[in-house]
Amino acid sequence: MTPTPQPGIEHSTCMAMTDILNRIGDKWTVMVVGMLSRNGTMRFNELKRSISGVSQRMLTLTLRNLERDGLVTRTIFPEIPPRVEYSLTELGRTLKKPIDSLWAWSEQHGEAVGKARGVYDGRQVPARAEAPRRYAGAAG
Amino acid sequence: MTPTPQPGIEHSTCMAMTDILNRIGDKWTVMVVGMLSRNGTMRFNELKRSISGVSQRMLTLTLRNLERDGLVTRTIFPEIPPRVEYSLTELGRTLKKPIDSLWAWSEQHGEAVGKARGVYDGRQVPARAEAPRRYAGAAG
DNA sequence: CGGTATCCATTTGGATACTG
DNA sequence: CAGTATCCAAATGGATACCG
Repeated sequence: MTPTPQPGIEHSTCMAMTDILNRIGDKWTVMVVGMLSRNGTMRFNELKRSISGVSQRMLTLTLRNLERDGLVTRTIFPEIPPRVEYSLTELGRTLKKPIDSLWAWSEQHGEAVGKARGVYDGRQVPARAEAPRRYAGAAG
Repeated sequence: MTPTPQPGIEHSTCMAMTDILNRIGDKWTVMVVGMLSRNGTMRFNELKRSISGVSQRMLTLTLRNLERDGLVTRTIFPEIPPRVEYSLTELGRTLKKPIDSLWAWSEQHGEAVGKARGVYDGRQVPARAEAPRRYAGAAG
């Protein structure tokens, strides 16, 4: 796709970026990586509980993709009941930095974005005394 | 929607992160922000040409979302032919850092990911990615 | 426990046509 | 030039059922 080379940014870089965004941009990847980054090694249902909202199917798919990309290792312990542990590879751990960067941004500016949306949508969120709930509630 | 509080990461932070990821995770946002970050102010078709692959519809939607989120300003010059210029707001410029972080990661590790995929898919050369095949040794 | 398989509603996004 | 409107195919992803 996109056979036309454009000036400014190199085509291959552009492709790589798009590719990476397709991976980390999907609904659950960043959460999974974030959890594994914080907690080290985690079991399947442990991850599922900690993310809370992810379906079994999506968690499985997300983990498979991460494994395929060399970002996560999957270790099966042949026990009864079965145990499967996931952890970040060295490559996966390098993702911590950019993800932390995103995380920090969302903490610092998420509220501003919510406010901007309120303004754009035509309602004046700011000085509203009746329902002072922000879009998601700040850290409290 | 997710009433169950989970340990580890605060719920509100999680929500904000998800929210932000939904914005920057879509197909074109990062490209648009990257272009505006590099080039300053750009016109609609200038952006369209530089991204090359984006449809008019998607570029419009992406820019509208960015404008709604307070990340991009849209300036209409009432001329014939019409001219509309886009640029990042101050808030939008704060996105440069996390996006650069992602960009750097994809430049540094994109190849490793491609290689890992090749290995996972059962071949050494990441030439063409077809439907995800089951790799030998997984089961049966 | 840790999955897989299937079904199906919703979302996404390209193509195309039309407008001021 | 810079959109808007409509249509429709493909991808996404939750729900459910079943399996080793």
